[in-house]
Amino acid sequence: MSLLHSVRTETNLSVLKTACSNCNLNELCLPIGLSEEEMIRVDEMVALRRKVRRGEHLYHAGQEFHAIYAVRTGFFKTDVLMGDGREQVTGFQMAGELLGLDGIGAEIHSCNAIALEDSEVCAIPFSNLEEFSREIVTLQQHFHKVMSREIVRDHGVMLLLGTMRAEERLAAFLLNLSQRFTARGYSPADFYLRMTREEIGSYLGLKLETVSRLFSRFQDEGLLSVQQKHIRILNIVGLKKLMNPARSGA
Amino acid sequence: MSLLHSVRTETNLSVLKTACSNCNLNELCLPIGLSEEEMIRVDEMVALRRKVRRGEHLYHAGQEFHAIYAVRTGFFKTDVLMGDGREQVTGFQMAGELLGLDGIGAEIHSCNAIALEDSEVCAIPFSNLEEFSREIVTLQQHFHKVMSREIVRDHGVMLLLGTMRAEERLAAFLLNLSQRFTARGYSPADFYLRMTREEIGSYLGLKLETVSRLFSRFQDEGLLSVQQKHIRILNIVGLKKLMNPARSGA
DNA sequence: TTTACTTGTTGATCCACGTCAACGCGATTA
DNA sequence: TAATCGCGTTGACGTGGATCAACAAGTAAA
Repeated sequence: MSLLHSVRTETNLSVLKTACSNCNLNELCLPIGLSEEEMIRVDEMVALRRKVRRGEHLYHAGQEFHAIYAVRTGFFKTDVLMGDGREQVTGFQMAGELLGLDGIGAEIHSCNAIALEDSEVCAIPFSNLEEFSREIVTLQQHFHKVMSREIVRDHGVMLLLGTMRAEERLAAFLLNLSQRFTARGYSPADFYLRMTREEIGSYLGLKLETVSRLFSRFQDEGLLSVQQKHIRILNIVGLKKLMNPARSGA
Repeated sequence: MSLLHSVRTETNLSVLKTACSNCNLNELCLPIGLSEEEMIRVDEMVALRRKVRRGEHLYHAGQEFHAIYAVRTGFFKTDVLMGDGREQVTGFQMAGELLGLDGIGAEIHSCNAIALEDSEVCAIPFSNLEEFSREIVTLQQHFHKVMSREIVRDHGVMLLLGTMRAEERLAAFLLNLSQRFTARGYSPADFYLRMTREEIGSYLGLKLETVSRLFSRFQDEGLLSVQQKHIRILNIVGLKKLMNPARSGA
């Protein structure tokens, strides 16, 4: 039983270019500055497409690692589970972002990747990626930067979990989402959350009740309009102030 | 003003082998299975040594990134600072572990690396590393695994910060230290902490008073013997139980 | 429509950890 | 040997967020 059981894609350059054109923002798929010849090679590298329905796993913790995945459409969460059932959501991934980097080290996935809506990914067999990145320097550098940025992102989450108060965490979370939606051409201030209050809470180290109360409070304070999963940011400056309260010194 | 201002090292193979023989545990310096020819090349790659005194920075957040560092001797912390002065320690690094991966993504360091005791590092210019890893497949794979493991480690810290209680966090921290000391041939149960209570607290998302109280409590419960920075683990099973409380299901 | 189920909201109460404060110890320096 | 300083310990008290509980609002199936 292979992880990679989907239909093989067209290896025609123009098709791939069109297909990946919405995930070349700042991630792996199409590092900028490739020659046409290199583009054709990259095309060969991305072997497979795969659809993942809402609620289904892209991969499980403990499963053998074969491929890195680039989200084409949809929305994912990654999480780790403790023996007693406690869950820590380690990230939410949207179009153009990568999944599976956790599996390289032990050649086994260390977390679960679950679709929060019907989604589609490109599977990039990792041996292909390593092979091609030995030949295409741009690709190698791009991949190293992607991994490094993931580490930096994780440090940001540690900062959030270790030192921020609940309201700062939620503000940081919303501003981060807003910024990522913006980078994809969506509204920075009007979006639908794909995850539940519980999943947000797990990511932020809070309980769902606390998240819910904070949404209500932010709404009372005129920062947001909240209707279930539909969020409108009404006062982005106010949110930013919450996150980084006035410093007295310097 | 270069980051890499130390004396150039001998490029003699046997010298390097001896020199790196204590940091080839499971990290970058010497991936196992290199041919003698490859070893000589790796020798060329590791350009510089650098001493860092206790309290000094190996690099600052915001500084240009040039090199990855392998700790030869000593002990470091990495941290990120918030605008208002709050600190989050993101990790403690000991001999054989790598520093600087955070800088690859933006070509600027995103955190501070500070020596907690007089230390020595090998500086590996990153352009060298990328160049050599295109030629030595083993090295390439090793480096990718190192980065991936760092991501997995970070997820572990997120789990700790997001879902564990104070006593679980400290137990996990001590067991992790114990395991890393063991891997380096030191006692698993008897060691000196290089960091203050405040730094432990920052890493674990707790205040120093809480850390101090937990040490006292663990001592009262016969789990540890604590004399300032000198820790002896008296009941490792008890510590592990604290970390992973009896699960009812399954 | 009704039923069942998941998700979200809100209130009342609790408690783990933070805050504030005093003090002790060991190392360093005068 | 006293004075200073950084670091650690301990106590008293306060509070932010967890817990427990009730209910409301969607959503899906029949």
